[in-house]
Amino acid sequence: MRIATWNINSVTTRLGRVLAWLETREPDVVCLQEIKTTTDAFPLMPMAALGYEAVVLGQGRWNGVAILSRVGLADVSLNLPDQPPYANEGETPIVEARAVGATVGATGSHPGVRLWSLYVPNGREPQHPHFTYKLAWLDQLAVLAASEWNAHQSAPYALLGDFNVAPTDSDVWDRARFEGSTHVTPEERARYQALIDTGLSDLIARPGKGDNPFTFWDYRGGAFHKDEGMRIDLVLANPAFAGAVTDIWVDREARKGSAQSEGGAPSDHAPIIVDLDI
DNA sequence: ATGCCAACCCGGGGTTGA
Repeated sequence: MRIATWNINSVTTRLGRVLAWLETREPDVVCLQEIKTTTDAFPLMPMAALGYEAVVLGQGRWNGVAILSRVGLADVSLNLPDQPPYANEGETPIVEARAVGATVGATGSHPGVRLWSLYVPNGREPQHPHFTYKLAWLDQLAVLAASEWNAHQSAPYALLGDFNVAPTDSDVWDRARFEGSTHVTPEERARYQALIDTGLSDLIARPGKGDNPFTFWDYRGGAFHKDEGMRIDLVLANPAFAGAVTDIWVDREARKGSAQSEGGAPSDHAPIIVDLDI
């Protein structure tokens, strides 16, 4: 079974690239983040033409997550249990579209694989209310992780997506540049560690360019070509999942090109592709 | 400190991203 996770930064803008990528890489399951459209506007039809069904949780301009599967999709969960809401100043707090769960690949002889597609809040700046929200969101994710751990003792289970946390200093291209920034603070890394402490392993992809398994490169300043990236998209897996992995790699090809190139701009994130002996 | 780029809204400029 081939499972991928990819922050696509708008499914509408990226549709051509995503469809071509599905045909090339032939993943069985894809966790998508930042679809940036409503649930109703998600392009189900062209995905279905390639054999995929989908669970979609959209939210208009921002956020939005989905899981595509061509090996079945069951036991769908929308949002984290008790997911904290957020509001900018003067707005009504809402539970944002940042988490969907599902069981894929279940058959008569196999319980299937339990997956979550996650888009952790950015945090903006360490002093910003959005950062407090990010930490609360990660705390609630740890609650989910603990309950999922218990519910899937022997079956493969993993949390995948854009965690917006660089677990270690080697997960950013230049630690000095991140002084005072989000993604590298002790508070965020403590929440990452809490997820690991539920029993999950951080499945690090094979190194790419520059020996770095980065998954994100800013659009600006030629960051991708200089490999000035970050490892913030993660696959956190239980032993049954981790033990079945035969390969895991970052598909840097999907990050290539520009707004001027054929097919239009890439996402600023590259997919992680995981192959499993399941 | 800011721009660097790309996406969203909507129709020029603000907001978000990480």
